[in-house]
Amino acid sequence: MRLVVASCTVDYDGRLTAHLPEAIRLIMVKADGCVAVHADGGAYKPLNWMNSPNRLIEDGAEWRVTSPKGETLIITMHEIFSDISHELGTDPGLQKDGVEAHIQELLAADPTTIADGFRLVRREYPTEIGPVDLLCRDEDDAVIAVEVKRRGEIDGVEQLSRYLEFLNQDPVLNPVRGIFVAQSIKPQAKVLATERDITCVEVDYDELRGIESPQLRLL
Amino acid sequence: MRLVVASCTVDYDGRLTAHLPEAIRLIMVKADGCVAVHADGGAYKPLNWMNSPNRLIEDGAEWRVTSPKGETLIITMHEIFSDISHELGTDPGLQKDGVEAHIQELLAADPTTIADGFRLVRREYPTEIGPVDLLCRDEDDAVIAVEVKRRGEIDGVEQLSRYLEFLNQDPVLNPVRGIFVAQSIKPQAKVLATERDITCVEVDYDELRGIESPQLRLL
DNA sequence: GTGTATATCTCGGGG
DNA sequence: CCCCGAGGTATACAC
Repeated sequence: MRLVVASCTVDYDGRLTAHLPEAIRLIMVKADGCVAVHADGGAYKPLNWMNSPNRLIEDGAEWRVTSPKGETLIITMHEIFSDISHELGTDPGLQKDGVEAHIQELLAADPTTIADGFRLVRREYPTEIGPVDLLCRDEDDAVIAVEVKRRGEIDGVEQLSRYLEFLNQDPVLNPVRGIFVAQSIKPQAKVLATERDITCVEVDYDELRGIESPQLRLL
Repeated sequence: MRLVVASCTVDYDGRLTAHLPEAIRLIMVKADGCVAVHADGGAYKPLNWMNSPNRLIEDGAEWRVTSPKGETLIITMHEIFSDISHELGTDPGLQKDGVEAHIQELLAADPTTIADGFRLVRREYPTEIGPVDLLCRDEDDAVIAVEVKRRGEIDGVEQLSRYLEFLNQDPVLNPVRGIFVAQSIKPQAKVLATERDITCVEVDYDELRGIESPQLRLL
């Protein structure tokens, strides 16, 4: 990794056109070739950047980064204050816990946590327009499409509506009912769901884990 | 801005739980207090971070960053290879061109670029579920809801459908027709739009500017 | 502040 | 390769 602190101007032309007037910034060049220009604030997002794969050509004060897609990033160095390089090696990577996939796993392991008598037909049930998180049958054998979200917002209701629209075109499955499951569901999302005859269910991740863990201990 | 290259382990607990095993990484601390831990690859996104506002306490080898929302980021330093600081000053900021807002402005300035005889009723026409990009009337005085996107994808069609659903509940406006405008529209989005009787229009940004600029010169 | 939409989103998975 | 969906999304903007 190379870290350059310099007064510079930057021009990007690609997915949009953008320009940075002269100022002191950090230019970070990673081992995979990606380049990022950082100001001294504004969260972790750089002001300007170029992802790998790309080609960096240093032509005196002008750094020219070009991507195969025809994007260009030109950094013009006015004064360099620091320029250091370090070998970092490959990173073992991030270990995460508590995301949507986990909730989905827990619900799939025991669909009765969604509603009594529920049985799992399939996880990630494929349709033309994408996979349905969980396809279940209720105690009356009716088909239920379940959309799982960590946070229940309007987008999730749209997504489930879209799946229901397509699933209900299949005479074998029709009628298919929808259930929207999340740790918490925003009022606006509930309104839209209700209007579309979609049931909302809020679940607690820790509780799900609590219910799950005894079973896991048995294994 | 402070740049530390060090062998470290990192633990985050907040919106999720995450852990980074020991490895050499860059720790970037910006003037606004935000902290980012970077590996030597993987675009500009850090492996782990903490946005401002937060509080950073250096307790020997342990850096403890806490946010008012109850998130914590703990960086344990094992060996420090470099530790430099620089004053960067405030950044004049990025000047952008060619984003959705620009296209919307140009279309609002001359709605006939969408279709002959179009007149603008309002930009950002408010509804309960969000603002409609452009509300127009056609040459027969019929109401048209226009959704503008830089790139036309399925989400945009959903968004417009949602607006139409609500606008058509208003007897004063009903019937409202939808038009989806973008620089380019993906085939899947076109299919869904067609199925919902939404017209697709592809526009060229440079051409729009070309049509616009003579008028701007008159000002 | 909440809610909604945008983003050079980034990133990962599946076909 | 593209398409799709998730994200500790972040960020801007309107109400």
